Amino acid sequence: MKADESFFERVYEVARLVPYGRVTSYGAIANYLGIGGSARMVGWAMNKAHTPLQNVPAHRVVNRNGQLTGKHHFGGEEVMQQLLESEGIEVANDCIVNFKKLFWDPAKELE
DNA sequence: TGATTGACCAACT
DNA sequence: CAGTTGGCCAATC
Repeated sequence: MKADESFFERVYEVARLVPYGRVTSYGAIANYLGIGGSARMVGWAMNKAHTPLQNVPAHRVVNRNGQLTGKHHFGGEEVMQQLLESEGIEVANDCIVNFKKLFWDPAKELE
């Protein structure tokens, strides 16, 4: 409840709440924050999130298609996939397998 | 200081 | 069915 909390702070927090072996989408986070249209901002926030080595598991955040759109920003295209596979998430062709089952919606899970 | 971009999504044509 | 446009907020040029 602090006005100091920027849009990013909330995004980081939600991203950290993503359980192990689970993934979410930019739109889901944006929707949870109450701004369905600002999904772009979520991705942009992630861009700033990985720079200062934040504790934000951005590799668990993918687009609505389950595709690793931001893999390039991890510093390596294989890095993001490795991280996901390391958590038991199957990734094929830069897309998360069973994404529909692994999908974690904060608006529903956290209510 | 104004215009543009940015790891997106959904609707409309 | 596929392509285009609009929308959201903030940061960078």
